[in-house]
Amino acid sequence: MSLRQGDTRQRIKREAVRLFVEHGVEAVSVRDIAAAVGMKPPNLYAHFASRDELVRELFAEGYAAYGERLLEAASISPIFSEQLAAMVRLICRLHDEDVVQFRFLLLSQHGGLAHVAQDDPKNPVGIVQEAISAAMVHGDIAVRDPALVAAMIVGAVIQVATFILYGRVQATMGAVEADLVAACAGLAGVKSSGA
Amino acid sequence: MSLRQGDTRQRIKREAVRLFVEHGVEAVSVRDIAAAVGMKPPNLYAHFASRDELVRELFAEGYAAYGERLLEAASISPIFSEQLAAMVRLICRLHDEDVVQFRFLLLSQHGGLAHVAQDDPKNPVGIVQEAISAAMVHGDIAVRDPALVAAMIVGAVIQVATFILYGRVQATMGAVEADLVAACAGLAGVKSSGA
DNA sequence: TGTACATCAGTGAACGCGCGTTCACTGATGTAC
DNA sequence: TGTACATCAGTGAACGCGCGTTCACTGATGTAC
Repeated sequence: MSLRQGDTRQRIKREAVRLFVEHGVEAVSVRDIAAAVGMKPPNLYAHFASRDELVRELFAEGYAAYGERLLEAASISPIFSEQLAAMVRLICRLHDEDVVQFRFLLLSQHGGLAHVAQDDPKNPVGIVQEAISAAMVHGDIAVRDPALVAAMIVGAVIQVATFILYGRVQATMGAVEADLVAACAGLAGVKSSGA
Repeated sequence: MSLRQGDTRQRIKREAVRLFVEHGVEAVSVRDIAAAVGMKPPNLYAHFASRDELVRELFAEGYAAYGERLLEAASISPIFSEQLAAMVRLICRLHDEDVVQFRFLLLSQHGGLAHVAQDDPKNPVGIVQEAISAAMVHGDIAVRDPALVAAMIVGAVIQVATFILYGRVQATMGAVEADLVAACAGLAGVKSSGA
């Protein structure tokens, strides 16, 4: 019994996700993906029913992976302000270390994938929103629409990341991490615990 | 002497911008635009050298119009906190009243137009950034990278607008205007002037 | 060990389609004498 | 007023291209007897 087929599937997915985040989903053709994997286009259809199915599978997995890492980061502490800080720091680190992984956050918000993304229960923004929601129930922060607060926080962070990506802000996410953590705490309405 | 040509140019631009914001720039074809205007595709080339030129002209004008309205809003007061509040309120109103005009802000940040957008001196984000920069020089707020602060503010606002657009936040921008004004003041580091 | 067959990742050639664009042409309107 | 010509917005037909996808086929590997 051979596992070759599974291996090839993985190789296709790895190359496809790389091309998608590098050039944008719409700009990458089936021929591009096949070439990157080192095969001919028709053979992709032995592994995926269609280009669309490949895209969907990739994004579902991307969200899940990102969401899990956010949950993991948040689990370090029962205190909301520390959870939020951990999540923001994680996003900063992912940006600096692995642009591919990071760009899922961007793509999940824009680029015609918004409708797909919003519906996915593991959407990274949804994870942040749930943490905020829990903090409100718990009485850690004032009760407002959690989606509104999540939007402001995520928006602020990924906009900065975008500016860094495009060179408009000349820094790394690591360098502005502390600023972002403080800003997000402010947006959430966390009482500043430091001096 | 007839001004028909100029009229037709305007009609093409009006329909094109409507289609672009409705479906995304990449998803709209020359044939779509021609059909919306009520002419055959080849005739578009009597008015624009190429599809690309039309897109560029449209976006340059969109940025300019948006930028001018932001400048106008900011000019109501010499006090930075009031300028910032006025700009945020303007964006909220533009969103609720004219989605077409508003979506330029979104498109200027994403969708493969990022490079074009960032270079335009009238880019709306650039206007916000300049106001922040001036406030720092003036000593109204702490000195940091103005692009960083502008990114956080604009990101927070347009992310909320995006969530409202997609129904994930169930509200109007008008309803969350006060929240956004307060949040942006906090992000900029303005001392809260109210009670 | 040798032969016959099944399996299956991968391929070459081609499909229909919609794209941006070109070009020779039309037909209404304006101007000159 | 009537005729000849210039102008120019708009059109029909077609172009080459890259797209996603299909399909009959290949050729290496594994299995049965």
